[in-house]
Amino acid sequence: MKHTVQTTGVDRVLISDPDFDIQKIADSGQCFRLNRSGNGEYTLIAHDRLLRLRQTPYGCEADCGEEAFRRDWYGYFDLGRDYAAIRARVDPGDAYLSRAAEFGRGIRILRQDPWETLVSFIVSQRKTIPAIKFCVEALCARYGDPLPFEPSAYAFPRPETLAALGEEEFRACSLGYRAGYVLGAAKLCAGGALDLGALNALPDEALFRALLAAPGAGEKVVNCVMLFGYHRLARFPRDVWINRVLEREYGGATPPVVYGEDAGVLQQYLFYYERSAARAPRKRAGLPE
DNA sequence: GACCAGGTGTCCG
DNA sequence: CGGACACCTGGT
Repeated sequence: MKHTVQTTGVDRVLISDPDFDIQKIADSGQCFRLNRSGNGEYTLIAHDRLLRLRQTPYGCEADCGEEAFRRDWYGYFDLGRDYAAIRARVDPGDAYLSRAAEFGRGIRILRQDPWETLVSFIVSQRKTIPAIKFCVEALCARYGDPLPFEPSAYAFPRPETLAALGEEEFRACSLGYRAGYVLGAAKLCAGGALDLGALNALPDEALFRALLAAPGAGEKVVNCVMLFGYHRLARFPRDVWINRVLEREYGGATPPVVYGEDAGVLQQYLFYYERSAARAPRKRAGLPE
């Protein structure tokens, strides 16, 4: 395997890999708690931990000791997987996908917490990404536990905590009509009727059906939870952006890419490519994001 | 002010 | 089963 991580100091780790781009990952829409804090600095909160990163000319620098990085973040960033090989397997006959994969080089599929992913994507329906982030942060700030050594940052709230709330508290976090969905999902998980940890043992189809039991989680949301929370890379979530691509570039047909074993990775390339193209004309000088 | 934003649940034919 | 339609809320 390619050696992509090296120690640069006691508390720094350098990730240098053409298939790791923190900005693209942050813009890929899979994670709502990875944010640029200015000047190439990023802050990520995941699995009850906070990690600061920054893009340098040599790669992405993480403020973390090597041992801790191996333990807490190597798997999270899926650094054991060869994304170049995935891109190399793209059908050269599919010119559009080839372009998207090259454009999106650097995106990876994170290993996020299933519970956080479930709630985040239930909240995501009919919302813009900034609005989703706002809701998630509101939930964390109000009901999440403070992080060790980072008392001003909060973990994603536990199912039992949310299950004890009422819809009003969720509406106060701008969840709107999704308040009942999230409360219902929290009760399912806290009560043991939906054991997200145990579900990991299930094969894709069974996991898909099990997750559909959560209120507010339909086909699209469940596929996102499977891809981003359970790392089921064969899942291909279809949202309005992807449907737009399938309609325009593939004549509304279902191309083979949808069924590959790495379909989820390619979905991210297509999604990122499509959204970037849509946003580029609106970008104005001096106004990043 | 109408319309839309990374959908889902419900109701109808 | 496929196709409408409503739904909170914040932004053009």
